[in-house]
Amino acid sequence: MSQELAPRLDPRAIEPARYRKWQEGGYFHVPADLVLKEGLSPYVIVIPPPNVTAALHMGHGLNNTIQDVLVRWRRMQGRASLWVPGTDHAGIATQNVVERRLAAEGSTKEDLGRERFVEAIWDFVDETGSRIIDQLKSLGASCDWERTRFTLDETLSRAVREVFVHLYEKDLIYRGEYIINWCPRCHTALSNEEAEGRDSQGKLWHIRYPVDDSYAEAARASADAGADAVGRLDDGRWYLTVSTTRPETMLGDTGVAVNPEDTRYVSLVGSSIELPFTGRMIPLVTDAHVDPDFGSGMVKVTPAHDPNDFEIANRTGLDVVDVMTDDGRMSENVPTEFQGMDRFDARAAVLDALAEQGLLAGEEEHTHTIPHCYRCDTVVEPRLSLQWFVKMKPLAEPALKASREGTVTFTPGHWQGVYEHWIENIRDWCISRQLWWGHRIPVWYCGCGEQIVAREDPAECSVCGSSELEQDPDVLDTWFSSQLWPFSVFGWPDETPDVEAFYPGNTMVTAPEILFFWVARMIMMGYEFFGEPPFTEVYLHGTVRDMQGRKMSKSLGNGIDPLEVVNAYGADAMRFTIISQAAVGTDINLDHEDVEATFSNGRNFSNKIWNAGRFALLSLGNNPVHPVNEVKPDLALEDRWILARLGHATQAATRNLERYRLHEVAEGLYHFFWGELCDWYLELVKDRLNLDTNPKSREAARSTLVTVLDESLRLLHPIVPFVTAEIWSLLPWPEGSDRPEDLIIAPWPDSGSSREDPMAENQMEALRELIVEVRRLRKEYGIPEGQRIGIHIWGGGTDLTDTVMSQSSALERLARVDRVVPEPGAGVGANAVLDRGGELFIPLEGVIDLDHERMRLRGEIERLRTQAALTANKLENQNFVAKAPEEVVTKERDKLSRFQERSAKLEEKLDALQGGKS
RNA sequence: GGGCGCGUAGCUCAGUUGGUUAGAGCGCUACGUUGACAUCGUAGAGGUCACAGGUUCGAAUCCUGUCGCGCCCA
Repeated sequence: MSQELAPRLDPRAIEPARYRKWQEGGYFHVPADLVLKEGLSPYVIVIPPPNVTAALHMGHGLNNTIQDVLVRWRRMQGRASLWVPGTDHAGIATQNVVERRLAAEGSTKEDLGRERFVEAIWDFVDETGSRIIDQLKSLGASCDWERTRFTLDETLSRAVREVFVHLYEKDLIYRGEYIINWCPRCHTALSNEEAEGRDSQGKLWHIRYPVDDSYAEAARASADAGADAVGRLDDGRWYLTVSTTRPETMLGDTGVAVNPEDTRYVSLVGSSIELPFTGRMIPLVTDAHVDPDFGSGMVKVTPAHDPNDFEIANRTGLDVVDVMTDDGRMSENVPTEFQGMDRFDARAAVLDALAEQGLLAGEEEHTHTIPHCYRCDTVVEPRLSLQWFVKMKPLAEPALKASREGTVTFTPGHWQGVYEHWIENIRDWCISRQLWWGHRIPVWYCGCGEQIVAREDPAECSVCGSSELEQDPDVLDTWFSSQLWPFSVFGWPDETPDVEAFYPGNTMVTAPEILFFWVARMIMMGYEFFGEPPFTEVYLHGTVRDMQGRKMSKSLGNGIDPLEVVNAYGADAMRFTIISQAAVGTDINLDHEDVEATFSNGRNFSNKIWNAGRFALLSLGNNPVHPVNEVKPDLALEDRWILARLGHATQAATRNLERYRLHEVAEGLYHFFWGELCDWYLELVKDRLNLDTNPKSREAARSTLVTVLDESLRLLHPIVPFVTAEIWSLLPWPEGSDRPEDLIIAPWPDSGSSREDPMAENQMEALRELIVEVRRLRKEYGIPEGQRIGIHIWGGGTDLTDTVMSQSSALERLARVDRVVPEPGAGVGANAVLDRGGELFIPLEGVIDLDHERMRLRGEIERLRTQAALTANKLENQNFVAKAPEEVVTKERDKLSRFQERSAKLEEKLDALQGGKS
């Protein structure tokens, strides 16, 4: 099969067409019967569903390339390899986007009403939803697109209902008033995980609350007991000092608390304190959770706006006063002068007013963590609110056990500890969101007070029969539905063949950022509904960053668009580049300012594969190729060597894939393909393919070349699927066996140890060393590239001489050596002693500068002597000889004798030169 | 405050259970258009493995501390 290939790979010319072929061939689709009837072992990955409104970024590029590598590899191993794709409705994010669009048109969601607003979101999602899917395809993702799911699909929504009702019936879901994280911009509650703490430089203000005059004696006693926080105002009234980072919340204070053990304040306990501006009197209470050593040891208690304060209020019976509105303004529960003020304006106003009344005791710089909304970055307000929660402890137990017992494993391993620590300290999960986009909470309220939680929408109240039911207006946290993803995608709660065939899955590939949000919860749900985890291996890859180590983001403008990379360099180039940098547990830094430097390596390698194929196709001709087994007796040294090297490369690739060491897979195959196959084997075999001197040798070379390329392309296919499939499809096929339809389903190579051939490897290594040495000396003495030279080679056993003598064409081609004399040479020339034994002399009368040669030899001898001395030191150490393993000692002895032998021989040569005339 | 991770060539990073003459890619230098590939080839320069102690016959690798950087949880 001779075919003209372009001298350069043009990815755009091959990638889309090849992808279409795969899709049309149905290679991505895995029917349940493959497992249930044909008994194939399943390998299942469910995609971390990207946000439906998102555009692909490099993080997706990395995440999905890794999954595709694993899925393609397992598919080639003959597994029923299923990768389920889909998208996530991303409640807050999506609603925000559509709200912004409405705002641009001068409208609001309230103007539209709930129903029309949700319709508007669906329209938007229909527009953008398929975009990210198309983008994944351009990366080469081999997902089963027939199974594409969306978290708001009808079946997935049924799963959500089933889970909600099930957990409610088990008392694992409850409704109650607690402090939650409130985003005043999104107007919704958030879970603890969605409120991201950010360190910020704030202030700690100290403020004074006047003590009611009737407790003046108590205050005096307290001051006498050493309470610095208690003192007298200018007007003679006593005060006590509290500290806060959020002064505006003082308007909602309902008490001041001290530790019951704090002797400074015992006399004050029970006294009445005046809350400035409000006219309210609040009590001083004790609570064991107050830290006497923090600040004054006296804390203001704002139960409606702080989780700790809320608990103190619960224990001590303090009132709860909510002083804020949904959008973070001061409510009608504060004095009129502050009402309606934004919380941060109110902060300033309160401080001014305090100062005016002489109640501000000072301020200090204070670094603390402030929670921000993970979707819109607004400062989150802790706030008392009636919400739905999941009781996590009982669900978390089996998920913790799974990790501890190794049923679920994490790569890299240290994430196990992070996961377990989080679960051990798990808190209940606020799942209701005050949004319109998402799964509506399946709870209905009746005027009679009944609350109905149901799988199907109820028509009437089960108690009073009224049909005037009102469904809870809220929707569920998006993660509530995505935690069901590993089984909801298969049609659960129905007992479908898909569930039977593909649950549980195998590997979860994702970023550590969503370990708690998502991974942990999926594991919990797996145990709750199936008694086993949804996957057993969690592979957490790094984050894609820029050269300064900053996360790539739209706002920083430091992102790289994967599609631009695919267009300019090809999907293969992008995939290879990203995988070869994805060392386990490390982030990937990519230079967004020099995309060429970042991705050219991947492009160059793809081109190298292309050209190796091009060479093969041009030189193999159209005659049939025999299987390598049939030409075994005719295999030349280089054939045996490259087959042995292929065996090593295969074993390393498989082992590293098993351990998720994908960058080592990429690096190892790169080195094999480029550094051994292209640089050496192809060069060595050229003459045998071109010159029709010895048909047997030619056939052996053809068989070897085809075999090695075939298997190399298989090994590389998961990482660079397009160029490998393209070349492979054009490669001649050895007679006598069936050719798979496409590389994508060609069996993964597994030659075991049958390719081992240490003798060939040794001989070839010796030859390579010789050639490199000759090249180096040629360069050293400036011999023109094209000029032929003769060499003398002797010593080092008959093996070496035989090898060299039989490889005259290799020496000619690779070192421009046209005469080999297997006898000692001396006189005017360049000298070397090879590491593997054997002496080399290149006669260079008229070219060589003997002073230079002497200097060079002295340098070389010096280097070897240093090495020898270091090795000798080790061996002279009795402890080393006694305690080190036998093989290590043997190795050192061997090294020593080689160093000594080489330097001795070089000294002889040097002596000869010293004696000679220069 | 608690926990985790990282500091190896100019740059980005490998280095698996301690034993290598410490590696790769990019960049750099020199030479090169030999019919696969200049998106290439050949050769070369470049590292007291952050620092200080310790364990060990032996430490880039294990332990302790210091300095610098990053992340997670309170």
